[in-house]
Amino acid sequence: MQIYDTLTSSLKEFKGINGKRINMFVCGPTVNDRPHLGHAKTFIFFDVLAKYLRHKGYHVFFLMNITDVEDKIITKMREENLQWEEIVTRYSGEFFLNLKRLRIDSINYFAFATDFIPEIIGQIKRLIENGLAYETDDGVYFKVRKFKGYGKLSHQSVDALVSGARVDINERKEDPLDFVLWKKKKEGEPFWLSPWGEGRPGWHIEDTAITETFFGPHYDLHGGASDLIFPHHESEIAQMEGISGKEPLVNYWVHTGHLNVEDVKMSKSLKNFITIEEVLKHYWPEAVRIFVLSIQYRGTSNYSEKSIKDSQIIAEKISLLHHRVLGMEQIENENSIMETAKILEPLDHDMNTQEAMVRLIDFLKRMLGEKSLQGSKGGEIKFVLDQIDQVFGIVRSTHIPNEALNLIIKERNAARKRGDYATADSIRNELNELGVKIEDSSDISFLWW
RNA sequence: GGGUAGGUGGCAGAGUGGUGAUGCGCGGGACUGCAGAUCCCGUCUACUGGGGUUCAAAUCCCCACCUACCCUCCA
Repeated sequence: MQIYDTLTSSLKEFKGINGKRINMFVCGPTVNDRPHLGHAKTFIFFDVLAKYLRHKGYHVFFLMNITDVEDKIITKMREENLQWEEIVTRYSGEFFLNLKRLRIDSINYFAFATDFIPEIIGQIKRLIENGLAYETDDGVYFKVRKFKGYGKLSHQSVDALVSGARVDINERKEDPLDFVLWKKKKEGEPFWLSPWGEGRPGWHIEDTAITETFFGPHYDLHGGASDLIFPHHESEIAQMEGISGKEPLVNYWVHTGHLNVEDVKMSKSLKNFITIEEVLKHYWPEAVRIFVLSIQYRGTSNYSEKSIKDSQIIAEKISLLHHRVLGMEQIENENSIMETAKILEPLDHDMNTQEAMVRLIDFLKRMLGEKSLQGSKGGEIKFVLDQIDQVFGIVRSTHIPNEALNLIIKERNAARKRGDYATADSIRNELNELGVKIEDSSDISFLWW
């Protein structure tokens, strides 16, 4: 399998440091607002990546951090006139709920930044010992120019960064590029104790403290959206490599491109933020996943009403086929294994999910066109859909007991047989209102939803 | 100014040297108690512009133009 690595700007053959055991870290959200579609794109992508690696036989430990202390959270606290804990509880709760609804369930552990204060302090201490950090009267800063190699991930020279950047006016810093490791407390802010007094950690240090705790100074894969390349991930490299003296920190840096909405970047000032919750009011979670899989993970992509509608149509086709083989026994044979492999194969080429979707749609078309699903056909389809679902999570399932539905369908078919179409249509309409669709052919009916 | 990714048919979106991806849309037909779903046929001389390499270029090279994103918090 090949995957694109941002650090080397190239496709690299994927190989684990410890054989089949893969340590993977993805930057989670700052919990200061409701999750939006951009989060969905990134987290669905990494969910599928982890699941695909597992499908290929890797044992993936998928770690995600939750930034629960940050300037924006403090701003939000003041705006809403709430306690820090209340903001964190509310928005991390919303985040987890959204993950669940979107069927993002491959993450092994969520690490909250504030649960790692001792580890963070330990890292800052070692940076100071190594001469890479210094204390001022408002915090502790990282000496960027002291770390050769700063800029290697974002492919910028330190001087270019200075000339292009708006200079951060903070006279206490030795250099405008220096970034904060520890912020000393101001009135009304949440704080923790440290050798530098009461305060809170900077944004970049939490991730290296967490990953070092779980994985050590060198691990397999680090993911996140492309806007995190600089300065966040750049600074992670500086911190961890500055502490350990070992490089690289990470073998594969994987970044997802941004998602625009109706061709415009999502931003709060334009009020075009689309929350995940809003989309899920109108479309299936599976449709959102299909949408994400239909676009390039690395590119900037566009979300539109039309694109999600297209995805919803595909989601419904999958569901339709799934319900045609509901209750059949899976059959794993040469044919069903081959069909599965054909659909998943493009993922070996830098997670080409769009091509995989094309092949899935081709499979759907062929199978929906089958006149009869008797014999082994139905069971083979069931096997393929099950395998595909384990990686993509796009087969719609239900919580309505099949027995109950089967009973209803039996009654309705009896009504149809005796020509009582009024009853048959009324049952169909009522089921439809419950979100359960019914499909008739001359001799048999299918339910799907 | 520096960095990165791009410019493909009505729309979305693949394809990276040689048989018109695919989906949506649109038109027609089959099937059906009806609806839906499904199937078949049709719709298109698509590749930003200009040079170059080649028997052959959307695909490689050069130049130009344009777009998006990053360089400040951001998934």
